[in-house]
Amino acid sequence: MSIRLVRKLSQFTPLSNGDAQALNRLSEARLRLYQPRDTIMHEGEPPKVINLYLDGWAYRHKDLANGKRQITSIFVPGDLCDVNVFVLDRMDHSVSALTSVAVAEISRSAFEQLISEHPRIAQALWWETLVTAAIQREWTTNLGQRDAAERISHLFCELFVRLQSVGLTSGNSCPLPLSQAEIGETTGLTIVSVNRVLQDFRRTKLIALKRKTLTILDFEALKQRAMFNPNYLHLGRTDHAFSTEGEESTGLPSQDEETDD
Amino acid sequence: MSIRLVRKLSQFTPLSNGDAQALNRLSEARLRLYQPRDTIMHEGEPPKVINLYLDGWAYRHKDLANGKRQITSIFVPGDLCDVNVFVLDRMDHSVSALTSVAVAEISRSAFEQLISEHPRIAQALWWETLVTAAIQREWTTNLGQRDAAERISHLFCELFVRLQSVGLTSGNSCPLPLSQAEIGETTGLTIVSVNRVLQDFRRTKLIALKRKTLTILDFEALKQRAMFNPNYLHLGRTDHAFSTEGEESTGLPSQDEETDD
DNA sequence: CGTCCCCTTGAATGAAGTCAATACGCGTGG
DNA sequence: CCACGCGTATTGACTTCATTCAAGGGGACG
Repeated sequence: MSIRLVRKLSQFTPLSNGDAQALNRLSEARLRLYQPRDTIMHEGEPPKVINLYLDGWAYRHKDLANGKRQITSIFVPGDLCDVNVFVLDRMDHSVSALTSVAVAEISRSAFEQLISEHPRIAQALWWETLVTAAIQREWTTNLGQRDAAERISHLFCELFVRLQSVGLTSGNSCPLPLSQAEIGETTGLTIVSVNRVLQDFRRTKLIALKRKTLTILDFEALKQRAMFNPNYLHLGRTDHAFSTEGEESTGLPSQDEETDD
Repeated sequence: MSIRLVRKLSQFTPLSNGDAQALNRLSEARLRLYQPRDTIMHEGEPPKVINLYLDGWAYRHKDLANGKRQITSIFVPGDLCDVNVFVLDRMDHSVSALTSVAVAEISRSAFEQLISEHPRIAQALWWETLVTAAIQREWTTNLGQRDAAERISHLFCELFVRLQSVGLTSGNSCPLPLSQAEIGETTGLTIVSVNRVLQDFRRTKLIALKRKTLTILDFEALKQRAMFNPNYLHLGRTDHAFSTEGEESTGLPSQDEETDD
């Protein structure tokens, strides 16, 4: 069930069979399913459990007093998110489901036990946290310095590469379960502007986007348009992190990522 | 020397005298000073040391191919930053000095030893990392959903509250060592727009800003203008974090924060 | 006293937003 | 099978906020 979880983490640091088993046991704990538009965590509430996202797309968002809202992160299948949520007292944002989402709810104590007994998992979680922060910085840059077309093409490049790294692309296509309104809430644009940019991208044969499937017809041109540099995703290497003394491996194939340029 | 560092961390979780001493010893290791405009870490380079920021203002920034750049974070005195930099292979952004900055350079091994011997310090660092991430999300929202005046007033509210929490405000004034150009690079606006907003704020008696000193004349109105809600800064409580068994305290006064509304 | 950096202000331009009407796609129920 | 309804996408006309271009001013410093 949580193969994807183990696989994701083992991208960052080699996990032992013991680590993998511990993860599996944990994720079988309490499984919860959400439907599109369901809110998984609410801003302002104290976090009650740790959610390990096993499958599906979700997003963080912040809602403003004036009714506008910003999508601040998008979780694609394989992302974990919020493992450290207990360090803070209350949620400062909400998390909602974009597709149907499977979540393993872990109690605080079970989680603490896990990371104290499995330092490599803790390490991998650090890694994931830092990559998430790097993505957040890039989004800040995207919103602050790029125009409408650049923002949207950047978002597409990023999502494609992230999906590619977890094996969810096929050829130059990938799922994209976002409405134009949601693309707008992610990029700080109105629906109308998003629509015009998309029309333009289609006209110029940069992309095709139909029935929630994105096809990138000219990746080079799209990257150029976005000034996209994937370095901030920190993919493409398996052995980062703190020193690790040898131990038996999980036997999982290490992801092959063809994402660097 | 690193009183401020100890004080900052003890906001998050109580530190023992041993913890505090270890921090002191560490920060006396290699001290380095930077002048305004110096670049402390360069995007693209592998990190060589861990920088503990002892004093001064600095900022992260990302530079784009087209010459534009975005300031993605501002470090005020008391912030630590980049303690976890080794987990990633290369810097995905640069860090530069805004004022003169004092930095303690810690070797990777000394740092690893520190956190393994002093779990509470590790915990406090987690906390700091997560608050930094929360700020980054708020900045994403700021850039995506707020107009020029809202963005700038939000930035001012945030900086004031952060400075207040480390005792660097006096009355309703605080230092603000940013040029209008730099305010623009953090809020995604041009100098000209920043200037016009500031003029307007002065005319309407919201703020005064002169000689790098910001005075907030009407905090309530400024917060309103910004739709500022300080919850994301997660101030105002000392005991978050994972369970902690009792140990002798540092004797440092716990910061009193009057920042909640 | 001149230079550099930063701030200020006006006028023209432009990118994205707003408003509003229409079209499409898909599931439901008659 | 078709009509209806709802959410989503599309398009045009107009407006507005912020940018761009350009010129000038002030203060610090050598």
